Amino acid sequence: MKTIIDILTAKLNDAFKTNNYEGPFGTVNISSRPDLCQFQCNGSFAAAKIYKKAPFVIAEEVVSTLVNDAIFKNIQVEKPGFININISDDYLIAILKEVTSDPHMGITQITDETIVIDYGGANVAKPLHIGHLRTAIIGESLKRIARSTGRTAVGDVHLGDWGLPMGLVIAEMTERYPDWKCFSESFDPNVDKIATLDVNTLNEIYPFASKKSSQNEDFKLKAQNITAKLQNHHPGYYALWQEIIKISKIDMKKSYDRLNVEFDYWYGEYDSEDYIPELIEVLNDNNLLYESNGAMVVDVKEDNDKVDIPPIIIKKSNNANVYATTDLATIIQREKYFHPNGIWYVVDSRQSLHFNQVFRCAKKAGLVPQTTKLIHAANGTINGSDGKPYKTREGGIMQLSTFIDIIIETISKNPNNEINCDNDINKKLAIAAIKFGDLINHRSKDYIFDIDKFTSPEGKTGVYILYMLARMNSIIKKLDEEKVNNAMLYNIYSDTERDIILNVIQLNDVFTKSFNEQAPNYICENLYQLSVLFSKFYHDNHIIKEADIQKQLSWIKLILIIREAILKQLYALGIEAVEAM
RNA sequence: GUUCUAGUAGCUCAGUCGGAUAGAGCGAUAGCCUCCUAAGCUGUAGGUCGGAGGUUCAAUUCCUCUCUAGAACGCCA
Repeated sequence: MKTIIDILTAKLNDAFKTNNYEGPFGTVNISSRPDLCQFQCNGSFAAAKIYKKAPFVIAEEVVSTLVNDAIFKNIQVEKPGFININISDDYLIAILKEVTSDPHMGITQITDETIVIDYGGANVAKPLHIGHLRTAIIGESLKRIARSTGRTAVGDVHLGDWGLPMGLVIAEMTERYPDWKCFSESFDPNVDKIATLDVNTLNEIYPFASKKSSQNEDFKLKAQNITAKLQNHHPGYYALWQEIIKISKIDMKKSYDRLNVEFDYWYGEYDSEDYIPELIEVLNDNNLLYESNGAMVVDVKEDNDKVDIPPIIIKKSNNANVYATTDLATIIQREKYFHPNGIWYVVDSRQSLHFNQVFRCAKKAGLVPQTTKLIHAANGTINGSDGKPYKTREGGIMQLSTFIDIIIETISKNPNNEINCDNDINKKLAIAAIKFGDLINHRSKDYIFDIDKFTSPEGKTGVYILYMLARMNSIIKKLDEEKVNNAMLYNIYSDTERDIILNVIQLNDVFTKSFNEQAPNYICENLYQLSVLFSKFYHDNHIIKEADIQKQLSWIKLILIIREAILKQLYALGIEAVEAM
């Protein structure tokens, strides 16, 4: 479906052409001066340069060929050469009807593309903490945005389950529980049992072992050794590893469930293991792999690099794999399973060099077609008021489950709650507060986390949006069912209603932009604006008491449309709607 | 040291393929509930868009330099 911007741009382009100005001068944008007009075209400035004519004159010519077109309420030239456009109400209503009769509300559906989205990236044996929050929230939203545009989107958690952290945990276990059978060479997985682990111990071991390895060189070596052995399927370590994974995944899933974050696949680095031999083979066949300082590496420099991009390490000098190895092997795996048009990595921006190397290597080795878009949808960090990654008051890292608990508790304490909100609604409000508060910031930027701002019931928040939704639901519930069924847009009665319609018919532009830039904040902004417009509309008009039946039916229809648009955007952000609050 | 990213209202952030008077939330301040949920609505104040040059009819947006902060820079992920 063509958007209003497309239609206007086409009309303006034709008008420029009719007046013998060749070139795409007709681009129409949403007005930067809503007090003057709804849409604007600045093409006469560009044309003026090429045709050496005053922009005002060109604009006048263009406008004169369009002035009688019925879709315009008015189209006129302003000062140096702006073309200001307002659409007639009849045409706005016609477009809106077209948009609302489409189940996707005018959002262009591209059904022949697949995007794999890699988010989560958590390490097993390590509790989820606040550092995992952004990638989970942003990734989930990007997946849903892709789906909203008709694409197939595959979400993969890509667990860190096959690297040094595993070696560290097991190394620590060998010291704490030296008697465990799995540490002996005689361990037989068919006969011997693995000790039962509990998740709290597991969560405590990793930070402990990690700290220990930074202070104790021998321990570090031991962990590296165990990692290498594990990767070679040492029976005891491998069996223990399987147990760790099992326990850890259950715990992780709990946290992700609370955030309403769902993965289609719980693959990890380990699952790419089968593709490592193929990776090595391909790299060798292409003569890319060579030995350097004992490690096996691939050059990924390009001619116009400003700075030396170091080679990518495929095999460490002790023959162990690193994350570049598993990331590349995973690309082979994903290409085999999904033939994606794009793979998006929602990972901390500090890893951009790594992904640059991996992508170059993948393209160089032909692991994916040249057309496959490998994108590092980098996310910023959540910082404290000191501008450094967020820490608790005690200086530790806040666990995700603790974080969610705090937000729920604060929301529950809101005085408006006592009468209205049950526990389940508070949970939804808390998650909405967290997600909206995160997504409203641009994906790639760090932001300063302020617990009061997140939990505030006021202002530009998830709670505000859900509150507006609850009001809409309440009105609809109180109306006669017959009226709701017969609701229909007869007319536009106010500027606010006009603005609401303009907002709704531009949903496609918002979704397209969000998809193209992997940036959910545009949807957040649009959603908030629509909610504000509804609120204004709500205060200006009393829908239930309205006596003019045509007016009332128009207003009811408008509310139904707003609700649908809001639900669509909430879905794309991964925020659950509430019926009431 | 090199490279990258950022610097916009008191605070937290949007915006920018160059366009007309730079936006929002919080905070400050003045109002609005006999009426569909006041977790709401309306108004006011608050800015030389880090600084200096340049390109342009037009620069917060592009280029150069500079200051400040953060990040990355081969065997962790």
